Amino acid sequence: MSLKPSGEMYLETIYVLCQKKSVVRSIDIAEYMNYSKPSVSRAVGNLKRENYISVDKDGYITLTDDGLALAQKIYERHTILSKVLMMLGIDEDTASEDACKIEHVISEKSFETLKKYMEDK
Amino acid sequence: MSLKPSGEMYLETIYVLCQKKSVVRSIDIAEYMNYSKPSVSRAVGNLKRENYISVDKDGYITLTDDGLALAQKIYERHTILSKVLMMLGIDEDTASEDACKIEHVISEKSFETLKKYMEDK
DNA sequence: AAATATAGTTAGCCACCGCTAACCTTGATA
DNA sequence: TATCAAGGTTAGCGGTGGCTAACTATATTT
Repeated sequence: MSLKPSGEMYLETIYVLCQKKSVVRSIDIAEYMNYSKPSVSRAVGNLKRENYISVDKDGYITLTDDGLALAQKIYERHTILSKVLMMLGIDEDTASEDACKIEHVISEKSFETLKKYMEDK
Repeated sequence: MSLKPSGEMYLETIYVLCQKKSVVRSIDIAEYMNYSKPSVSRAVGNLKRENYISVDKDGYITLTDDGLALAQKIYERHTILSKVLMMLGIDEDTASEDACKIEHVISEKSFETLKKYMEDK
């Protein structure tokens, strides 16, 4: 089963937090996303069930190979979409915010085209 | 109360169908959107309750002033977003499809910037 | 006139995804 | 040792927004 926008957001957040901090727990995700603990608890349970992450006995979260691959893919969407929006004159903060919403809805096909477009600069 | 993405889609569909056909009924919306009759029935009820449309005794739907204004705004987003995507190399069908998703999530601020960008061509 | 087709509604199911309240563990602290 | 804070879970609420089943009302057709 593929992830919904919400699941993608959680996965991306875990990926980002993994870059910043050595360890990631549910509470870190909750604080970062400004969501309640139970919301995160359920989402983390879902990601675990779908084998995108593993959680050790102390609650430390790591991405599986599948999870990492998908997170990187989403994150790439985010950075490239941000760049596209900025290229079109949108300020960095707004671009990042909107990229965050667009990254979950844009088609693979469109994204690949945008990616190639940005490669040529 | 402001419309959710779903409500915006219905309103936009009504607007588009109004251009093509002389009259618009719930069944036309259902066929166009590929949704069930009860889904459309509820959505139409919501739009009516929020005064975006009126429905006469025969089930014919017309946009109110408010509804028309909002529908035009959403439709403008659609056309401009489509143009932006096409300018970036995306084919017309895909651009239209993705514009449809993006139009409901992009910020006013970003959209205005894109709009100005496209005015300069 | 009876049967059928068309359009719409009502009732209710289900998944998604936020939330609060309340509880359980565990580990630090007074 | 008793208390308390931190992190997590369970149970359940509420709104959105699809769906099917089944009903009603109206119009058409046999």
